[in-house]
Amino acid sequence: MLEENTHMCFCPLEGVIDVISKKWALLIVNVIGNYERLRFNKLMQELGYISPKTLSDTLKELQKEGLVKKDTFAEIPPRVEYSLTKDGVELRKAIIPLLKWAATRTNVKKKKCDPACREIPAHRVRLAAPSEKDTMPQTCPKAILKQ
Amino acid sequence: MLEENTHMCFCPLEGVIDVISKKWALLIVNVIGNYERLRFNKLMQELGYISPKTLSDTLKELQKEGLVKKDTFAEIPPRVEYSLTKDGVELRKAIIPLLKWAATRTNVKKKKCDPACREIPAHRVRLAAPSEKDTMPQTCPKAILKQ
DNA sequence: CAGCATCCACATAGATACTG
DNA sequence: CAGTATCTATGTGGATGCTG
Repeated sequence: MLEENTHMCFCPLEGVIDVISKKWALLIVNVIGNYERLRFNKLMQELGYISPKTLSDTLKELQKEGLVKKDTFAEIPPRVEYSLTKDGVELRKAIIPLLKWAATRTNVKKKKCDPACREIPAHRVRLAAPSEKDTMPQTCPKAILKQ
Repeated sequence: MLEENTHMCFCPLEGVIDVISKKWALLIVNVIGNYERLRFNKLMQELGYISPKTLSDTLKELQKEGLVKKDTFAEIPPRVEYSLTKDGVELRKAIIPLLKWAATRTNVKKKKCDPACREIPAHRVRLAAPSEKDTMPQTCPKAILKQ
């Protein structure tokens, strides 16, 4: 497999770098993964202060890239649910090391976990598989807050 | 450590997301890591067709974020060398899973490794520690090209 | 050699208002 | 509920030409 090579290629990343570099993309992938399925307005709440336009645009991009799946139910009022594709789930796992790096690096000058940030559920990452009983923590884990 | 938590926080990532989302940032971090030390013009060659302004801007951002270090030598003609800080080295490691994900995902629609890409050294990632004798491969590893 | 200055084109995100 | 339409502000990268 790839692990056997001592060299890798950035080329495949190029196609996706445009997507993951969008301001909200990783956050959206993360929060959908936190819940498995999420509706539009719930997504807005979870993300904090994103405009419907920006969320709509980004969701379309993520669908185009095959990272997010959209299920529309013909009901009144309409119901739409977003979930991660297999690729989306994998991406969410692949960014964990990046998260850990960001959480432990020494030269951080800008934002850390502050009270305002802790109020935004999308900033929390559920590493374990979601279950009925599992609830998201109301604050950042202490291990990170102490950084 | 962090591994013991079942939840993580995105907050620390927020500060850097602006940096790593810049078009050339990850590529620059990667290629400097490939060589340990690189000069400005060499960096330009390795990156393909980046303008000096863009390279200059991005390098400044990376320095401000504590990911890249700049060493200036008072010589004529002037010599400047860029290297990764400890954080930069760690970041370069942290993006490897992302690379692997991008290389193996199923729904890729856009760019893969093509001849044009293979001519750009910065797209290649040296996983092993650089040494005098180690040379970069002239093409992408087959395992990736076959995707 | 290693850049900076200037100008330009385009993409992205937000605010606000409106709709099937 | 789940968006769309429109406008605007800002960011980001590229081209070109010049400099210590």
